[in-house]
Amino acid sequence: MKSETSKRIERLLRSVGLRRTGPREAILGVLMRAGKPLTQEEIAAKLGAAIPNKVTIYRTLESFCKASLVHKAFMQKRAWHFELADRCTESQCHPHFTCKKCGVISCLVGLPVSIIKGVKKGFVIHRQRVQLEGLCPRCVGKKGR
Amino acid sequence: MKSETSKRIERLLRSVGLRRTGPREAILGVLMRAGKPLTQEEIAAKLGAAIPNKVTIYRTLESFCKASLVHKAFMQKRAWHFELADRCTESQCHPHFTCKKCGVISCLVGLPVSIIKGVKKGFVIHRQRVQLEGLCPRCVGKKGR
DNA sequence: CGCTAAATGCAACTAAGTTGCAAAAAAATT
DNA sequence: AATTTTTTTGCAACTTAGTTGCATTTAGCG
Ligand SMILES: [Zn+2]
Ligand SMILES: [Zn+2]
Ligand SMILES: [Zn+2]
Ligand SMILES: [Zn+2]
Repeated sequence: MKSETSKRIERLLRSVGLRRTGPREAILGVLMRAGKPLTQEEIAAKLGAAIPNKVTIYRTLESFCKASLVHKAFMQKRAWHFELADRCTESQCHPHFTCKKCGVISCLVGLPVSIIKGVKKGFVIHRQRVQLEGLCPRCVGKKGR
Repeated sequence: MKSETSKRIERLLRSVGLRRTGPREAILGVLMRAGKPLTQEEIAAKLGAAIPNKVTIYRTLESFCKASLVHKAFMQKRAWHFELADRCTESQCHPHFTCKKCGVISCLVGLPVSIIKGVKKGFVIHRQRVQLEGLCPRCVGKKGR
């Protein structure tokens, strides 16, 4: 019998008209369980057995982005971080925090983020992204570089 | 007799304790004249005659960043865009807009941007970056992809 | 001028992602 | 169920942006 998650994955793929395949189900599953942005490499690592080719991972993520299931949340160290789009609204992604010292990434969901006002007339804003950097609680105390 | 700009460049380099060299003066000049974020390739193109080696450009930009003269404003198409830091405050860079259709980049200076509130206790925010994407006035009218 | 630390140039390298194409697997048809 | 069609996958080769190591040159200083 199928797990609740795998049924949800099935439905999701159906709903956007993408064929059900091993790699797609596995990658969606990883992103659901992670609940935070992951790079291709991190996704591959979490796929455990039967890792698809990295090209397949990239193409899968790209198709998810086209279908608005996934967002490229941000780039860090020249690598895209992908996450499920289910905690973003149409016009705004939730903000992300990165710790300068330990590199930990946090999704800042559920806090009020005002869309910027006063942009010159004529511009149409589709999406706003906010990135924060600083120190996470674990690193605030530590001293040194 | 020296131009006002070149005297300003001289002073800037002095003030942060960096030696005056051809590449440094030229690159600072390019960034001043541009008034918007540029990639190393764009900088090289604007340097005209006597383009320094690209490694030198990267190292120069890196030293400017360390000295807080320049910011890595954002990454686009896997390439950093560098700009003078003189229109950012300590804790916040001015937001940037990118047109999805034509790719034009605009600095949104002088508009009120509120730093995000409600981040969980313990986090220390050093810098906030806001990115907007949408359509610029010139592209709003156009139809098609 | 001559010294020394810092800056530059060059070639080789790295990391992340992309492209072209043939083989495999879904879905649609018969 | 077998066949056909369409989509997806894997592999190897490639691209792009940036980095590293090291030898050479140059700025700043006495
Ligand atoms: Zn941390
Ligand atoms: Zn997130
Ligand atoms: Zn800035
Ligand atoms: Zn700017």
